[in-house]
This record gives sequence, structure tokens and C-alpha cells, in this order.
Amino acid sequence: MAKSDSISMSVIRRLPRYYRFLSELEEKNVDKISSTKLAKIMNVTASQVRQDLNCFGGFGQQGYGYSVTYLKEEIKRLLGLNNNYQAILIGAGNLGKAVAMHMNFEKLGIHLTACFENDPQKIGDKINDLSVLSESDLEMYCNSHTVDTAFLCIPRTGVENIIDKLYLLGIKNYWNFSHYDITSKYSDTLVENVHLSDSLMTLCYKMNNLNS
Amino acid sequence: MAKSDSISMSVIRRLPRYYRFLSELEEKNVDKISSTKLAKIMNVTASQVRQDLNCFGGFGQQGYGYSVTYLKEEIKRLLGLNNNYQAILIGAGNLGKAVAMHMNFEKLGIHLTACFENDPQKIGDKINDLSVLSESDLEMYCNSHTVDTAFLCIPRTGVENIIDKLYLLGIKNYWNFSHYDITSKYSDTLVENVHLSDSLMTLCYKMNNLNS
DNA sequence: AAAAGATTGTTATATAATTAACATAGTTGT
DNA sequence: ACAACTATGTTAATTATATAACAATCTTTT
Repeated sequence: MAKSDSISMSVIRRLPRYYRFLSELEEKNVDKISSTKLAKIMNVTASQVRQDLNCFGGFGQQGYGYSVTYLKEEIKRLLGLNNNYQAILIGAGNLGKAVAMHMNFEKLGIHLTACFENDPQKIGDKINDLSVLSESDLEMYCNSHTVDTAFLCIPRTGVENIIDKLYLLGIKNYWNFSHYDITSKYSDTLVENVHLSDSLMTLCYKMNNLNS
Repeated sequence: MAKSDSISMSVIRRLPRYYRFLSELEEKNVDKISSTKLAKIMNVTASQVRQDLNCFGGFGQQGYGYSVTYLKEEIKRLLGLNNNYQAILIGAGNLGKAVAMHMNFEKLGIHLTACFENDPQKIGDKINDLSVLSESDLEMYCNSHTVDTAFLCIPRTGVENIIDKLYLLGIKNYWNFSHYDITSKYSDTLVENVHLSDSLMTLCYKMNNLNS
């Protein structure tokens, strides 16, 4: 079905963007789109659109274009948004709370089922409809529930300890907001890092060098 | 001083990472480092380290290596972290509050001086030592204070309106957490996007395709 | 049903990024 | 001061990514 002889990360990182734009087109009741038009909307080349999509299969039809809904659904499937992944949040500080309250996980087919926290002061806090649990309950919880991935919203210094536990419990997929380098300790994990300060420093670089 | 005939974004996006690792080495009182050792720590090739650094100048010494402190300071300067940039926050919802409270802006030499919000319910809220101001005060504030950049933590639908105002006020550098595509409206701006949901979808892709 | 037009899928080309190689220059020890 | 060593800066080779070109194929119109 898919020509999945190792697709490059550059292509994969563009998939969410295709997904977003196709969702918008669908909302506007557009039912077909050509690579040229989609490229124009997304500000990329038509060649790139066609090459990217063809990594995964022939989703279009010559002489016609792509069916918006079909293509969107295919990309959704590729992204694993139909898998009903179950997630837990580690760290209910400012960042953890914001991530949990700000993100529309359900829209991505992800279910956030529990939040864990070290600081006794925060245990019992409400995040959406979840109450924050103690980190000491982590093992019990994970042994009695499906947990596909953990969102790590704790300071760098605490990560090694928690990762050791999660890894032993068989949880090896992480959305990591800390600067702790997970893969260099556990290589058989899947990690997606969000380094907010790196992003801000990049903006500073642009301001310092590309401006005026 | 710098060989700045257009440095590629790939290189620029690695600078914050060098900065982080060099800061750590400095804290451990390491005073010299070779490209080979630094590469090993950072899990990249020594070639890349040398090429990256040489985009900006000869920071090392043959036969010796790089002075940790000197190199760190040079990268800090390149990143514009000595410029005392003044920033404002637009949007004091969950995300805006978390960004403001979680980030250590001062460590990056950035001063967050004000927060603005649309929702009357949130006006007056405290974020660190700042009280949230009404968006109607934005123009007055910007006309009487230096504002180098704005952090946009508002929903996509509100961005166009606020960007129009900020652009007119001469504020053209944005740290953008929304999905609104700023550069396609105003091309003479500097934008750094943080697309949290794209990042999470990328993790889902990995879980769906690279795992098991 | 055939011809004209459109747009994909795919192959070829060009550009960019990474890695390797090495000559040059500085360091350290005797 | 000299020899042996180390590690940079830089050029060359390789690999990866993006763009362009075009033949194959479907659609639409007459």
C-alpha cells in the first residue's frame, strides 16, 4: 500500500501541515484540489507536493487532481490519528497545565487520561476533568491502564528518574518539553522534543542578524 | 568579523543547542574543548561542529581546541542574547500564562514588559509581577515603550486583527504560537512559529509507523 | 467515440547539507 | 629550539533534498 522504504524526516514533518490545510479546504466544502493550487495555498512548489504525497501512494487521479476528503483522511491515517492513543501527563506545573488545557487532544484522536506530579501542593488540582495524581501512583496506574505515550512537562533535572520508571513500565514514546536528552540514554524510544527556548533564541538570531 | 554571506537556517537552528551544551561545560568548569569531544557529547559529527562554527569565524585554535567560555560568549552574541530585547505578550490564556511563567526570559536577555488580553475577565490578572492589560491599551503602550517583539499566544482567528495593529506600530518580529500564516500577509516580518500540534502529530506518526 | 486539455506519477536535474580528507598552524614536552 | 603531536580551518566528496521536465493517463467536451 505504502512505498514506505524509509521516508525522510523532512517529508514526515510536512504531513501535519498538509493535514491542516486539507482540513481547512474540507471545511470550506472544496472537494477537489490540484497539486498546483494546493502548492500555491501552502506556499511551496507543486513538485514538492506531488513528491511528498507519492512517498505514501498514489492518492490523486491524473487529469483530475486530489479528492480533498480522501487525501485528508489518508494523511490522518498515516499520522496515526485514528489509533485512539492513550496519553499521560508528567508534571502539572505551569507548562503541564497549559499544555493539557490549551491543546485539543481529542481532535488529534489522543486521549489524555491522567496527570502526575511530584509536588504535594499540586496533587488534587483539577486539569480539565482530571485530578492531578501523585507520582507514587504512577506504577499502579500504568499497570492497570493502557498508556501509549507520556508528555514530559517537568524540569530537566527530574526527567532521568521518571524516564527510568516509564521505560521499565514499557512506555517508550515521549513528547518531551525538557532539555534532557532521552535517546542517548534509551535508544529504543521514540521522542519528539519541543525546545521552546531554542525556538525563541532562533527568533533572537533573526532579529539580531536578518533585520534592518 | 563574520563570514555572513547568508548562513543556512539548518546551521542557525543548531546554534541554541551549541549554546546550551557550552553553558553546561562552563558550569562544570571545563575550559577547553575539541570539536571531536564536543561532537561526541552532542551526538553529531566533528566535521559538522567545525563547519558550523566556521560559518561565523575562527573561534578555535589549531592544536588546542576551543575555549569554552569564549566560544559560548561568541555564540551568545551571535544569537543576540546581549541585546536586551523588550517583549510583550499577546494573550493571557492558559498558553500565554504558561509561556510567561515557565520560560526564563531573563536568562536569554529578554525582558517581558507587558501582557495584553481581549477577554475582560482576564484583565488585571497577575502573571509573575505583571498585571494583564486590556488590548485597547496596546497602542498607547507601544507608543510610549520600546517593544522589539511580540509573543502571540492567542487563537488563530484573532491573530490577523492584532497583527495589523502591531505592524502599524512598527512591531514586526513575532514568536507565533498560532497557526495563522503571518509572512504570507506581511513579508517584511521575522516570524518564529511554534506549532505544538504539528510536533505532537509527528510523534503520532513515529508511533504509528516506526514503532514495534 | 475521438480529440483536446488537464494533472498526476515518475524520472532527471539542480541545489543544499553533511561527512570525509588533509594541509596548515599552533601546542607540548624534551 | 626542535620534534612529535594535536586539532583547527578549509577544500573535496558524498549524500540528501528540492525543483524541473515530461510521458502516461484520466477527464471533459464536442
